[in-house]
Amino acid sequence: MKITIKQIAQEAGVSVTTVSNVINKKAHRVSKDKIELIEKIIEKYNYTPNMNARALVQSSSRLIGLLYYSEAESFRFSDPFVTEVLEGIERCAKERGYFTLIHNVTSVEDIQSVQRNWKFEGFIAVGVSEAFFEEINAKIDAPIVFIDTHLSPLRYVELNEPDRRMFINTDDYQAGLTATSFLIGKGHEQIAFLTYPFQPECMGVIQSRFQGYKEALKIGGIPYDEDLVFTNEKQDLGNIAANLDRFTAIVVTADFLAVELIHYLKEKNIYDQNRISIISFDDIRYARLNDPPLTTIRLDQVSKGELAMITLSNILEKKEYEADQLKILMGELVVRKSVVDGPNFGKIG
Amino acid sequence: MKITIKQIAQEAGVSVTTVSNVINKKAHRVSKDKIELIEKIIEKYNYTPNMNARALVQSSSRLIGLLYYSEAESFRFSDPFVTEVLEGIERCAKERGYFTLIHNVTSVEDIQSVQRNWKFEGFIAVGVSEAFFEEINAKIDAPIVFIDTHLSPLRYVELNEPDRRMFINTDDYQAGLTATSFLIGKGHEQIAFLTYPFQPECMGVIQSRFQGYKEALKIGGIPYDEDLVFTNEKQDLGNIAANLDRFTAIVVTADFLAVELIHYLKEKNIYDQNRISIISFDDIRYARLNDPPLTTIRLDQVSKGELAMITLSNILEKKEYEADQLKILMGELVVRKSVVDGPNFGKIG
DNA sequence: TTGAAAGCGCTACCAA
DNA sequence: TTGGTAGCGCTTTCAA
Repeated sequence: MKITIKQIAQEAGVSVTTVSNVINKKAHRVSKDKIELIEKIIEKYNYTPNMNARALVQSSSRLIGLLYYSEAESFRFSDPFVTEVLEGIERCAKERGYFTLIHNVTSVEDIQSVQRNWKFEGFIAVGVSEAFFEEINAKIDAPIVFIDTHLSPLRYVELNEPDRRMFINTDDYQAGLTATSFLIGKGHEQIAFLTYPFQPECMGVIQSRFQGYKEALKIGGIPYDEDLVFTNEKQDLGNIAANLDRFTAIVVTADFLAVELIHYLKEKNIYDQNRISIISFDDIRYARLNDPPLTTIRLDQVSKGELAMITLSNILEKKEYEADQLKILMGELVVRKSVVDGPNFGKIG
Repeated sequence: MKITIKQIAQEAGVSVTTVSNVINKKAHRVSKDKIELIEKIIEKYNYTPNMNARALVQSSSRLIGLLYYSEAESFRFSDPFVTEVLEGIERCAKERGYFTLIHNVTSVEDIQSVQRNWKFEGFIAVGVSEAFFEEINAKIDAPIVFIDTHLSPLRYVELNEPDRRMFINTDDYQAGLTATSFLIGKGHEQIAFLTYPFQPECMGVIQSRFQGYKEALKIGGIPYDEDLVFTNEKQDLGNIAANLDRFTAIVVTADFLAVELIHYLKEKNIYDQNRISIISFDDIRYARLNDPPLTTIRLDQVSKGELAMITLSNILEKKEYEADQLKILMGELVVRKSVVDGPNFGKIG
């Protein structure tokens, strides 16, 4: 038995318009006593307006599209990164009365058809590459908050429309720099770099960390050695194992990969915690439980999701103009035990 | 620039009714040539009907509500279990043209208001306790597939309405039995049981595993010892550490908890892989990477999500009648290294 | 086989 | 400050 605005109006002895005005908080158009009366009745029936009808007549649907981009058919929700972002978004959405419809997209057409279908107020997009961004940007009008979409610096300036496009990133360059500097500070000089085989959607992230790595080397006066960069196409850790004597520390682009590496080396019986130091990124749940516990750069993905949702709802409600189109979250160094002092520790310069 | 059914009709020189009939596959009501013509135009404009309008007039919205139950304000999406289920659901939903709207609910009223708002065709509910189930069952009409809601056996029979209520469970009893029997088979006799502090929503799951544990003991002729059951209220692993000499093996209700336990014992320097065997449940991503790799009962949560979605869409489309109201997935023993032979291994009796 | 028209529940506009 | 009403885009009678 569903209750409509009409019935509320009838019971209150007013018109639907008046009820509608109360619902939509247009207080200045309704007298105080009517507001009270109507609100009481709404309360009594636990009434909430039909979203489909509302969305049909106006553009406000309270619906946020959560766009996960992937070229494959299905998205890896089990990736802890994705899921933490989701947690942040969901929490905030509920607080602010938005609904989130998840959609895994592989093309702009996907988005367009979804958009027409549901009249989304806005989108939060995760894992969009620069090329795909351009396509989206050209074809979708609704406001979009992009998480971890790295554009070239100039492009941000060029866009300059903080009411339609916003970006939430981690400062991956800084993270890479911090991680590597930490290693250098600990007396390491031969520092390797290990990353997953490049996935287009996280190119920007990895790229930035890599730049940070190189910069730290430069600052530390350590020559960059191409042979110390491992981007195992087949996730083959063997290459690293074979070159283990060429470095004393390694920067790994994800905690999970670090865990895999340690596991691999342990299996081969060539892991010596006191000889090889490992630092990575994320601070996933297992990081502290690993043996040894991972020294890592914590990237608070939950906050990232929250921030994305807050940003989007601010845009939609035009509460406040966002000063910056690009919001950058800083990583945080978490020192645990996977990094030990290097051969040069304590030595001067 | 949005395109409506009206414009399609105009261009085709027919009425909107005819177009509607084509869209809704009522072929017997339209002539063949018109069908072709209209389909061509639809194709041309890449038209899809407005879901809000459709939902407004009829009940079919292609919208599935994903209900996560929790008493707390926000749901732990980062829990790997949740997220794997989500992955399965999402994959299937996309395949079958459904949209999923995630909603974290804390009360039946939540569901009702969401339901009125959006006209969901059906729900998938995760983590609903028996008590909450009864409440939902009484108040929600739409079909619901429950994942991991454990009812008393009689209740299932009583309900007997496979078109409205379906249940997807893992056979947790069997899982508990298998795990414990495996330990016994390995020559262990003093076997402890460790679980998270009881959360109401997974009572059923833990309870069942616990029953399986007790049954295995019984079959193995081992007396059940209450003191060997640890349900640390404060997740205080200390209690276990203090009683480590009283057992040689332990059944842990989740991989993650097992990882925590091992980490804790290692920290205290009292973990001896060859003296204490650990078996747990889930086979999370980290299980194989742990040191030692976890022997565990694999629970395929992705499949569970998929199965839930398939089941729901079958109900909605009345394609085939589901024979069983309760579908039970079996766990699978994955032998790795956290379990070693016990003191009685190879001995007779 | 086709189409006209009613109406789903709501908001926006305009008139009172 | 209020209310009447058009109309959002669609499906569904019912009549032609």
